[in-house]
Amino acid sequence: MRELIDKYKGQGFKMTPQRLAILKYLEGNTSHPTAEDIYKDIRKTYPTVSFATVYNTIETLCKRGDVMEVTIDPGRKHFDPNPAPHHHIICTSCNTIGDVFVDYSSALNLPESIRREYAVSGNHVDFYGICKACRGRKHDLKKT
Amino acid sequence: MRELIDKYKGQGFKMTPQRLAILKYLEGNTSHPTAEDIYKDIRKTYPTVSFATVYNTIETLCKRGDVMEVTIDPGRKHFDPNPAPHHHIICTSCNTIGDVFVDYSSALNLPESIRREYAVSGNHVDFYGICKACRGRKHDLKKT
DNA sequence: TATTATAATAGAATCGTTCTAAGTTGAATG
DNA sequence: CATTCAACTTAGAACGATTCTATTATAATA
Repeated sequence: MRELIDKYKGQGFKMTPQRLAILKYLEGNTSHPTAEDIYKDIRKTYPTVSFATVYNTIETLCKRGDVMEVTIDPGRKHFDPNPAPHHHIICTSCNTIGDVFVDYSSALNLPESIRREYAVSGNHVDFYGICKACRGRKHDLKKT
Repeated sequence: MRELIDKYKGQGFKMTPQRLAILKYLEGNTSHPTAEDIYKDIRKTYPTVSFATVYNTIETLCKRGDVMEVTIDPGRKHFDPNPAPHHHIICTSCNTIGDVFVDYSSALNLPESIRREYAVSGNHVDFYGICKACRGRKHDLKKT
């Protein structure tokens, strides 16, 4: 807790109870939550919290580089509190998202034609598969 | 034109003028248009076309496997009429999307820990960079 | 502890997308 | 050809995620 508070102390980040709750929820969280996931959790402690607070706080954290937006789900944004570059694997049955910590930069050679057109700055890989839990299930159980 | 009509003849795909216009717009199109891009173009010929028709037709084409949904832009869906597996490169300045026709499957080795958890079925790489046109510009010109 | 810039809140607004209900039409059939 | 009807088109309503607005509250600071 103290570490979290210290991390954000100073330079115009006003620490409020709501923000602290969001930071605590996100710290070490590998579930790639949506704004709604965060909202629902914070509401347990702060029943009057608004979506605006969740979105505003996420936006601030994204600008600080502490949270990354994950564009995988066509329906809504997911957020990843791990700012270290990494990749994702999505279960095509239940839609849960896992992390892949491998640097593929040297493996992802681009053809000359592309390198002529673009000054390439980064890459991100999405893997698709079926997770263990889903393989052990008869019917798909999409996470809503 | 004839080829297009023949391609879709039979098995319950009713060819309408609007659908033909959408198919013509999409054929060989590498611009990764949004529903709105398609709508605006079709409206030039069919001013009363509705978004529902665009979305319905895209959905039908996606189900047939002739069009792929591209989940790169957090704000809206883009569509790719090239169903062959390939990757994308996004200009972080103007947001335009290019194609990368390289099969990286053998280069994208997953760690044992992931392979234990997932039956992996596919992958997709997003590259990021600045396109030539944007490098020749002083200020960013985001495509809206 | 007074000040003030920043944040929280409720609710309205917006945007992309999906749904609905009614009217229309392509194409299969006689 | 004319008939039939499932499939399509349409306008507009509905929806869900996100953003905005106006007001009130509060953390940080001096």
